[in-house]
Amino acid sequence: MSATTIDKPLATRDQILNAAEESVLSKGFGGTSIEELIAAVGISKSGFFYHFKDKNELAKALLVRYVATDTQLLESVFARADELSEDPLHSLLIALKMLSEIFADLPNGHPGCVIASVCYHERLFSRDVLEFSENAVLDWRRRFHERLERIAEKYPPRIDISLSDLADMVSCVGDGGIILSRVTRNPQALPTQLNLYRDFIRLVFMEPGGEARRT
Amino acid sequence: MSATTIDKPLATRDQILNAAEESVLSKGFGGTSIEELIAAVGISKSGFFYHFKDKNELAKALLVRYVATDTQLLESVFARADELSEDPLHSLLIALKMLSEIFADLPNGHPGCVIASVCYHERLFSRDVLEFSENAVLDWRRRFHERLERIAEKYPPRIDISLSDLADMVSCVGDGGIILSRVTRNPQALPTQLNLYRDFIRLVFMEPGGEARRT
DNA sequence: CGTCAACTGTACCGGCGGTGCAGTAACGCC
DNA sequence: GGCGTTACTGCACCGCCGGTACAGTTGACG
Repeated sequence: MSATTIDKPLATRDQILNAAEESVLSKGFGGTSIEELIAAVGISKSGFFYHFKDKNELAKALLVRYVATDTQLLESVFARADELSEDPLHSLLIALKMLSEIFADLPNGHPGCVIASVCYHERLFSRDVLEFSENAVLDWRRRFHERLERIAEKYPPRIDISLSDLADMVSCVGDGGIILSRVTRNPQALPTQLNLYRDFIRLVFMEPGGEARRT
Repeated sequence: MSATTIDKPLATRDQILNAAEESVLSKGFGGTSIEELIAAVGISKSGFFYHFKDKNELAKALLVRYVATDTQLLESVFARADELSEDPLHSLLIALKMLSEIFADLPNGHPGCVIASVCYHERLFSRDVLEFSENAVLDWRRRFHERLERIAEKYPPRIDISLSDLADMVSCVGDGGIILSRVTRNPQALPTQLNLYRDFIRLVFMEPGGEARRT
């Protein structure tokens, strides 16, 4: 029972979300028609409106799902990095390397950031959708900021720098890297830019020559 | 006479582009209706189609105009920076500072990047539009790469780094910074991130303490 | 056997992108 | 002073799409 009743309904809803995400990221929200989604999934129009009362609900669901998987990815990467090193700096460097490799291994590159897409459609969505995406970015800032604080305690930064802004730079380079990848049709641009950010972190906290300074 | 005959026709086309840019950057391309544009400008639908044969032409015109002003801005900033310092590194640092200040002084923050918007609508546009936006990014890469090469001749980089990727990072941080600004509703995020990129450049080519190394 | 979730089918509305075409006011040129 | 060009207006029309409304169906669960 649980297998069918839980799986099947979720499967349809998820199929809609899959089709919608692919379309929204490549044609924009307004360019994505409900008719094409139901054609792709093989359901009726009424079936679509059974799952989402309107397009705004679809956008919200898209965003929620994207942020959830994104957060999960970050958490698992951080957890693994913490397993590999107790040192906060090396753990972060490992995590950034892993993120970079994950994106480098995607055959067609990163499919696009739903948050970025939403931000270029802001006037279409309700307040709560925008706040949700704002909180997702602030959550990334918080997670990285926390780690940078721990790093700075052990390795005093070699320049005067705001750790909060440095934390934001991950989202910044991530979203910028995705755009760079897409525009230049080079999937490796995103991982490459993440590696540059990693180099920046190394330069901020470590001697350029090799080992980090200890306090 | 010349004032009216030259100004008015250009004014109408530009008014359409102004209204379209504002709308496209906040509602997406598909979310921007031709009807709302003609209402904003005060012309008829036929008037619109006199200027642009379809929405794709509008997108192309939007992109071309955006890239032109963007390029002009970069050129004037570089020219001014070169006036203020003959040293390639300091000239670039001045240019980055000026760019950052220009964006910091925009009262409502950067209105959004048309190239980023186009890239999140790629499947809507024809090949030439996408190639145009690709070339615009490659042009920025070329301009910055050139300057970084000149810098590296004089100041050997303190880490092993690709100057071409470092050049790309400007576009990356720029587009990412715009998204960060919009999502967090903090116009200062973009200039702040550009300053971080500037700090990165300093760390790559200069001693953290103060003066750059000389060869 | 009844209930509920997860749909289908049908009919309809209004907005929008886009086409086609006829008309026109103002200007620039010979 | 007529002639073409530029920059439009006005109108009629098409088909797609988002969205609403609502009645009916199918299959699993209890």
